[in-house]
Amino acid sequence: MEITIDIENPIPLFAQLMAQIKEAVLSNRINPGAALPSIRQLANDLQLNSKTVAKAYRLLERDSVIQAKGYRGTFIHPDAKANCTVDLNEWVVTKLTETIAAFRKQGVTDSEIRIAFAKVLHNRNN
Amino acid sequence: MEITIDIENPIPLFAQLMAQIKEAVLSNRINPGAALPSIRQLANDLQLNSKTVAKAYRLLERDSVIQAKGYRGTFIHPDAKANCTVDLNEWVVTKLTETIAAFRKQGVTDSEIRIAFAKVLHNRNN
DNA sequence: TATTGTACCATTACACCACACGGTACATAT
DNA sequence: ATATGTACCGTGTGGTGTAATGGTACAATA
Repeated sequence: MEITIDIENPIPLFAQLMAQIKEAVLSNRINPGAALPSIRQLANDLQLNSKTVAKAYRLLERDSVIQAKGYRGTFIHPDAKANCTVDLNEWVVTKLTETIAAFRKQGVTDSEIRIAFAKVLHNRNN
Repeated sequence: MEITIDIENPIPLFAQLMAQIKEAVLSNRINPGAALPSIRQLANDLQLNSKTVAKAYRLLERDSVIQAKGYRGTFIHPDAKANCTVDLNEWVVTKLTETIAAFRKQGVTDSEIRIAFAKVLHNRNN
């Protein structure tokens, strides 16, 4: 695992970590089932806060790129290669673009859209 | 036109103004076709900045509650009563609620939704 | 000439959020 | 005991948006 984190890079640290792990999977430098360093270990190696690494791991697991097996450590997901290319974020952007375009077409102000968005997002109950 | 603006009220001043004009229309205290005070006049009466009043007028005209006739002044829209009850904002909230609920169901983080939203809204071209 | 709505330039105060950091604690495994 | 992922409390910085303020200017009307 050769991972490099650049603090000067405007891309968030946890995002850099995620990208490099995904890239390692796609380029076969790390295979499904292989064990990853523990959160604390990796944080220490890269001089990062363990929370930052934990965040990257949490998101990678949600995307089924890795699998956290509790006390036994974290491993590359069996279908990691396939799930690496699936960009959940891209889908969100596309969907939001359509929705916002519809709003604007009706003359809704960007400011109003923001207010409504903040209001809706604040309610965790649907 | 009896309008009262409360600076202590957390509701934005322009929103208070809009609400009171709409309320005056719905309660028949002001009728379609009637002339409204000029922006500068009303701003002076209510001790508000003319920009604040202009903002309220602009939004009310978009909602077809009032009609700005340039140099001749501003008037209540013929269909004002009907358009006062049509809440464009409610439609936006409903649509956004559906969209965001779909995102959350897929495990998308609120933080990710916010980032994507800001990104999309920033692009004025669709 | 004075007034109309409207469009620019700007600043101030306030609030929210992302990001990263630090510390602590937990149940469960080896 | 040690290490695992995970969860909670918190702090600070920087970016960004709203709301409201001020000033200036425009073309078109009465």
